[in-house]
Amino acid sequence: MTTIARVAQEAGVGVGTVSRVINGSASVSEATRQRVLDVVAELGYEPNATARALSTGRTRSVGVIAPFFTRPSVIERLRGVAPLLANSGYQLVLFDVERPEQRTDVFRSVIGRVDGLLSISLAPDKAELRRLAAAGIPVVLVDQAHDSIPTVTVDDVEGGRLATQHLLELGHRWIAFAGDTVDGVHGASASSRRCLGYQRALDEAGVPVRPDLVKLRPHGREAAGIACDLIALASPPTAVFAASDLQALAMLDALEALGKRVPDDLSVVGFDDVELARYAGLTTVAQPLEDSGTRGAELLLSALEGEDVLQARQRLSLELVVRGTTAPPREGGRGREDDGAKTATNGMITQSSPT
Amino acid sequence: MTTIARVAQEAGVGVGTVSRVINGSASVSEATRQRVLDVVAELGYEPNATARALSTGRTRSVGVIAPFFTRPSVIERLRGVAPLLANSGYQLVLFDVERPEQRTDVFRSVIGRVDGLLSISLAPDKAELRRLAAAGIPVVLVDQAHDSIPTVTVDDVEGGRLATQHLLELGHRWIAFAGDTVDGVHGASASSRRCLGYQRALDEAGVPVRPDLVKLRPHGREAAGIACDLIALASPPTAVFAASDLQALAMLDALEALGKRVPDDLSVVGFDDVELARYAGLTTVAQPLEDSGTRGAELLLSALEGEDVLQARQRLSLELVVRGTTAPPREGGRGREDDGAKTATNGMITQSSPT
DNA sequence: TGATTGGATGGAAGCGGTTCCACGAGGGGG
DNA sequence: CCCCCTCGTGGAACCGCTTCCATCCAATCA
Repeated sequence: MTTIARVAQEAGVGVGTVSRVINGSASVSEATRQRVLDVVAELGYEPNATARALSTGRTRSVGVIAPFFTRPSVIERLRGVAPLLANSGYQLVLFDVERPEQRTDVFRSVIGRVDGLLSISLAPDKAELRRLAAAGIPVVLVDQAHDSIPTVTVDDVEGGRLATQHLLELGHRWIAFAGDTVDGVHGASASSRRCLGYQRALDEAGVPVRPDLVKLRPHGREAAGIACDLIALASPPTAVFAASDLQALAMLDALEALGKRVPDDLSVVGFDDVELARYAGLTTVAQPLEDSGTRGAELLLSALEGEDVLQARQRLSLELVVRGTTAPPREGGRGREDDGAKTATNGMITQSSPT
Repeated sequence: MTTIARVAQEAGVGVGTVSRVINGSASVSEATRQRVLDVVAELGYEPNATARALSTGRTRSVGVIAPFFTRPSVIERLRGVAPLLANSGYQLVLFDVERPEQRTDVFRSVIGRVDGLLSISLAPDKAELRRLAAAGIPVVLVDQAHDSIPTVTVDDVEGGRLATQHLLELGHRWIAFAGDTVDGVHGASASSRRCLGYQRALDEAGVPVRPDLVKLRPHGREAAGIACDLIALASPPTAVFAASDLQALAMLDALEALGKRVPDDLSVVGFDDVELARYAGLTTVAQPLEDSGTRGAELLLSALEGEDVLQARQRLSLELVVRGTTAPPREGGRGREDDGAKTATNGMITQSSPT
């Protein structure tokens, strides 16, 4: 490996001069500059990024931390991030969190490795944030709310309500929810917020929330199991709201395997509107995934430029996309309505808030 | 930021000792070790990865370089890579190549940033490879053949033949090919190899290769334009073999927009068998994408362990998956067969090779 | 008891850059 | 004619870590 010292020696100048030429900084006479450049080309010299980082304290790379980054929804977000970063001169370093303990590790270990951090669906805790701040590393959150740093989010509660309302309007009363367990990886997850919206919609419609219809499983793909559970119930639901398209699609597969027809036997609504959803004809709550990545990256880049974006709280809009997996319940299919209903559980019946 | 010197001072020991404790190396008395560990915890000390890298010459990260990493096929490969890396203690640094000039940049700039390199669909040239080797960075290629470094590939030519044969067997004679232009980014691309297989299959069947039926466009998504072009032809084809599922799916969309029905008006075969293909019911040539990533990562990790894997040439198998986008051509739909045919262009008619 | 040995430890050198400071030369102004 | 400033430049210090080497001390051996 050729070093800067070698180049300096070869060109008959000092290391400082070579450094100046390479960084295009300060004043170097044209003759010297040319000579150095020639030697650089001749030797094929490439500055050592690590040494440079140590010296300057800047790594010229930004970290993107995400749980299971190969999940469709995360990928679509990344699709928004990548182009911006590519044009910004920053390297994209991906930190994939697949196990809860990796989460903390990552937030600690990024320090010194990146100049900025884009965190998708994951938030650093107080202590981690303090360290990051102390290290001068700006952090932007996507798909996770926070009160002291910039965020790009959607109103998951409203989204859950939207999905559930759609089912209610179709006439369903026996509606299940299929979500993620709140594991250490995610912390307060989108899934639980969407579940809240689901519960509110039911409340508002005066339909009781049945705990046995709220099913949680870890990892998106295992939603297949939820489908089985629901079908096996003494009084199975006529509709399901899945907290993500990944889960909805997994259920669709499982239901098909079980010989159930969608939407005839069961309506299914997802959340995200990933590309697959379109092909699968899934009714879902669409959120601008790619755009979320773009905006997150924009904010981070601004912060890296020294702009103050700490107040930024971008909220993107949601939209219900009705496709082929929802329909009114079959006559009589909804069965014994409200056997434990009395009145609405805990809420007044309010009209749905305009979106 | 607390440094090792600070810890040493606080614990009343030398920096060397702190370093030894942290790296669990050599002999440190139990008492000292405890004291240091206490101070480390108290101060929340985290070693600076950059300084460590500079000092040891190892970065503990591996680079993955890919063109357009958010493309489905690349993602599915990454799905195989990520878990292995996560468990190996190496960071995953992603280098996204979206413009031709980035290609060279990346191969140069990875030096000093990563300990190993996994290159997807992209190969370093002679000079780049020499530099990499000089820097002691092992390189593994996925989806790209090479004679001096480990590779994981499929037989794209055979795959192209498989797809085309399927169409021929259905009775098609007027078969188009939709592929990538060979841009600087890709170099010798999978697309062109698949095209070769297409041509061979036609040759073997005694069907002339019509240059006007071979359409190339950059970027997968633009295949929509190819669909339009083909439809607009005086004598449009009855079938198309697209070099990738991405392109096939784009064509499907375009055809639908044009009011053409698949496979009634036109049969379409893709290549890759990405997840979407299943949902879209696309007939395609399946290759084990995720597995290719896993194997590539395995090879790289082995190389990083010091094993000699330079001879490894893994070749994964292909399989034609027939779904709903292919059917025999409509009667009379295939039109004026062979108006310029005479005899088979340049090849004897051989029987198809067993797969 | 004195020499020997080996384990524990401190600290300097070095990794490859950047940057600041000092210095010399040349030119312009007083 | 001298001084001062500026421009170009060399090189030392520094970034925070690892690692090697020298040192010290206590225990072992003869």
